[in-house]
Amino acid sequence: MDAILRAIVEPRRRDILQLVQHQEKTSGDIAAHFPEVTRPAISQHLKVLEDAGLLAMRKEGTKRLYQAVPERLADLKRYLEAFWDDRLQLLAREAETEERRSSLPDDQRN
Amino acid sequence: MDAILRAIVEPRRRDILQLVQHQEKTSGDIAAHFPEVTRPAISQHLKVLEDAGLLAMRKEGTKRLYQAVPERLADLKRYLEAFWDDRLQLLAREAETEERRSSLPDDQRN
DNA sequence: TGCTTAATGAAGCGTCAACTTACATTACGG
DNA sequence: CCGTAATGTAAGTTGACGCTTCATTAAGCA
Repeated sequence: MDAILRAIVEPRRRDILQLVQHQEKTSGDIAAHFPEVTRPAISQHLKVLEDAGLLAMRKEGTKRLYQAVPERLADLKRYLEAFWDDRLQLLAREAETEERRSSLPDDQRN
Repeated sequence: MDAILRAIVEPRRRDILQLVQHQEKTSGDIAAHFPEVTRPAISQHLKVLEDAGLLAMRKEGTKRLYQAVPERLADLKRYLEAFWDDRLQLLAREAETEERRSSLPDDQRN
């Protein structure tokens, strides 16, 4: 999940994701949208996205076609949903903290 | 919005956010949850989170109490919702690309 | 086979950010 | 006042990463 978050933080990678969200595109096609950087740079971004599971690749001859994997975005969405609401982690941490405090006299609490 | 994304990508900051999501805590209290790093490191994280608008701070004597600002998380949520579905950016880019291609002979297309 | 096209791999560079140590600030309490 | 507690700031180090240039792989085709 961390890989997904790191992947989508880079603005260029978010742009790439948008590009192939609804249709496959070749590496060169994608690179053509970003004249401000070189092709290898795009290639590296594609690798990061693919490693994070956000992109699927299939070869067709000498071309490589990339497309977004909506399931992974759904994963991220679910994770964030849980992040907003989930108190479990918080409560676990609180439990041990409170326990430690209760066993100390008042003047040792901070 | 980029600031929010960058802020929550750092795992330690996500943990901090969870800690103060439902109750205020002092800087020292928060730092006590992360024995693996020093207090100044936490202080710096708090600043990043506060600058991103994700944390509110109020002073109480010499202490500083931090708490999450749920509105900003809601902003992020809305942004991501839009990100999944929004085709506007994509369509804009497609339009200019397709136009450029159609005006070129076949052998100049990539 | 050898040339061309599509794309990645590898090495190196510059920048950024998370961290540490040391110092400064601010407020309370005797 | 002065000391101490709570916290932030400054400066410096280090590792990660996005980028470029140059080299390499792989497929299609004469």
